[in-house]
Amino acid sequence: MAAKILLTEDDPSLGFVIKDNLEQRGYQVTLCKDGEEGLATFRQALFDVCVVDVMMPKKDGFTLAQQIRSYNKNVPILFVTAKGMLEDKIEGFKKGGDDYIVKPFSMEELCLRIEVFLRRSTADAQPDNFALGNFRFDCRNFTLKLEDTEKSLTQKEAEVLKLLCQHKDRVLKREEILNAVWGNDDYFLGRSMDVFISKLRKYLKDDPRVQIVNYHGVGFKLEVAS
Amino acid sequence: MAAKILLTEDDPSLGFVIKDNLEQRGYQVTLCKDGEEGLATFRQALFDVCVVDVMMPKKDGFTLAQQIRSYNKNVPILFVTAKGMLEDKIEGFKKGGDDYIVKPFSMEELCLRIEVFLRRSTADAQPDNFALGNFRFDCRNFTLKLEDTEKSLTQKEAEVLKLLCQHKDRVLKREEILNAVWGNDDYFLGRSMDVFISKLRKYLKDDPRVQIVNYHGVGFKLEVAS
DNA sequence: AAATGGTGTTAACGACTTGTTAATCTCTAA
DNA sequence: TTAGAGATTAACAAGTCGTTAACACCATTT
Repeated sequence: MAAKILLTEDDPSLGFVIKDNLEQRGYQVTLCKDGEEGLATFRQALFDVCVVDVMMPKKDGFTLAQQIRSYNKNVPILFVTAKGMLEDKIEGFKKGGDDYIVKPFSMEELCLRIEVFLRRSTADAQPDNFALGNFRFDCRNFTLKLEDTEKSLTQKEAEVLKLLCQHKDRVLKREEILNAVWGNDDYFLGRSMDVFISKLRKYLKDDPRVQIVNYHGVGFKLEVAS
Repeated sequence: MAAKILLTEDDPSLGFVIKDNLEQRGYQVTLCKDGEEGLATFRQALFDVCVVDVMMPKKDGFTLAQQIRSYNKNVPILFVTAKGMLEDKIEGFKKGGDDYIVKPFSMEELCLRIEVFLRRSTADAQPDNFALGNFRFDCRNFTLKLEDTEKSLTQKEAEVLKLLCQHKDRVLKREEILNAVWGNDDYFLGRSMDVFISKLRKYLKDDPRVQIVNYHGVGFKLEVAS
């Protein structure tokens, strides 16, 4: 699955250049022309990285970043800023795990940062290991451990479970899951997802504190009672 | 508290029509016949929005707007203007966060602008979390929490409640609710909406400060007493 | 006060969603 | 080419929710 990038940049020509460039490198890019559109778009799909211009009409990049944070505590945000601007503010965000890049920049530079983020999300910061009640889910090795037994999951099973873990306690809409795991933007009528949810529930049934809850007509939520 | 609107319009019949219309929608409107009266009235109370005709005797709308600004830097001002008038000047105000509407306009259009202003002033972004007395309504997760209990709402229940929350203290016409939730442009004779209102009232009955009030022949208003 | 029409509420129906098993398809590695 | 794992589809049972019908109740008008 290609990584999905949300790009918010009010200058249309610069925006287009970046988008085009990133797409050539195999990313899937959505370009928004201002902060409001950016937030709306962010809420419609799951993105791996956000690239946000600081100076934008309607809603500046910092505001957008905060709002994105309120929806998703993990997604990395990369600020694009003119030289010398508001360095202190950016430093604050940097401590939160985000980063910034100063205009003008080369595409190489931008891609480097993005790759760092993506690697981090698959490797370091994003845990490989989720605690689910008494279970331990190692999404790198596709294994689900309970005490001394270890069940090994298939690729898709692991992807679905990982997504649920990353968004624990949040209702994920069916289409969000489809987009994230199956990369299916268009209409999808199959029941694969339900089959996988069913399997996962079966694997997880030994700890009643871990539950995949259905929201009728909407999607699913992973709940872990403490 | 219903939103307070200061309306300055020198044409008495047009002024009356607008006032009447806005009041039917649950706003509290004060009508002034010229700029001087407008300014004097503005200084006597706190208004949430000002609707100002540009062409007025004694004091034109732009002058009034500037003076209002000197008293209050935040209150949004909506200019009413004839077609093609002084567009550059208005554009200047628009950058200051204000807006304008060109005669002739429909009431729907006017209300839309006003609502945009009101929403902007109460919360920067559309929140996902509404406080309703002792309740907390999380409209992303379809949950209504009261202390330690959590009621999970269905999709439609959540949509209706969300709409009411977004327009708290404003009378929503039946037709407006139908359009927003059921997307039904044409006439609609069913009673579904009433059933949902009934359900919501039942869920909310544990805090008497939160009330969905019916306006006979018009619609409903969500009131939250402080 | 009666008449008209809007509102509050319940229960039942039907359409649609979901959970699950089994069968089928698809790919990859012998 | 074939075996086997894993993903998808088919099929159906079970469950959920939205709508409607029905009726009592209330507001407004005559």
